Amino acid sequence: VTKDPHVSQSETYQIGEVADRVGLSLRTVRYYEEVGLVTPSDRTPGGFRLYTDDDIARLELAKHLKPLGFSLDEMRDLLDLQMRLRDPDTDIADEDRERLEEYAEDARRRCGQLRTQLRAAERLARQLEADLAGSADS
Amino acid sequence: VTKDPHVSQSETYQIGEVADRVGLSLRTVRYYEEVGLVTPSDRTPGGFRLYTDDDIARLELAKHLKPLGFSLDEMRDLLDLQMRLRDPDTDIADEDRERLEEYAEDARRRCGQLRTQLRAAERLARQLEADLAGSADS
DNA sequence: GGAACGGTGACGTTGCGTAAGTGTGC
DNA sequence: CGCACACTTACGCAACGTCACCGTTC
Repeated sequence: VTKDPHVSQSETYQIGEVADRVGLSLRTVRYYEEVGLVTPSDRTPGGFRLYTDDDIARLELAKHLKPLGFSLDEMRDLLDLQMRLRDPDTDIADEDRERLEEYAEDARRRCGQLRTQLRAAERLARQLEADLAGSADS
Repeated sequence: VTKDPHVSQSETYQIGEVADRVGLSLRTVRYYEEVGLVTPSDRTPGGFRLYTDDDIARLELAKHLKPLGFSLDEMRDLLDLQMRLRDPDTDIADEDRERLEEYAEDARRRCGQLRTQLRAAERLARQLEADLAGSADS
């Protein structure tokens, strides 16, 4: 079982460039590895983390899931499940599939809540500006 | 300077009812007092916190500002400034007014970011559901 | 070889959750 | 006087920020 030919070992990136591109701090990216959320695929002989495009994609997914209020543990679970679902070689257990569907439903719910909060916040911001405009000394 | 007649001392509420109505935990409401964000206007002789409608309004403002990612210190500052702006008796210093305008602008910015994050999260949620639907075993 | 970049501790901070034991309101 | 409700104190936790000090890359 050698490397698949279509999985050509694409470029890898060091943590600095990765953090910049994804928009996370170095600390956060390292912490995500510590908790097993995103593990770099490789290291240099000297110990520098090397991230593939897939690793970066996973970081971006994590970044976009965060506003929904999932814990890092939940996100690790969710992303692992999703990877297994997408991989055509492993067929996913019914139990796993079920849990993934719960996550999807949960994500939906949280999107709705976030949307509600956003509307409230926007009203508040407008109100604040209105107060400022209304109390303008001539 | 006695009590204004139109500021009739309206009803007060204990922390339990307040927390329920606003949708915050007891711990959170107490913590907000600890950091000076929302201080109950009164106490019973025995030490029970008593909140007025204004106190509750302030709690609700805090709750709606939180999703924008302000720190509790910032929110305290912001809400204090807004109170001084609305109070017709005190006229606000130029410096304070300026800071309040910065907060308003900041709030706007954060609303925009939150909106962007929400859209990304919604795309992600739909993608997740699409993956699930796409891998349905017949 | 030296400037930019990265590594691993380790401690600090924010915003609460969660008891534990005691007092208050009615 | 009992029972829900509240109070303080304290420790715990997640998700990082922030040094400090040392190694790596090119």
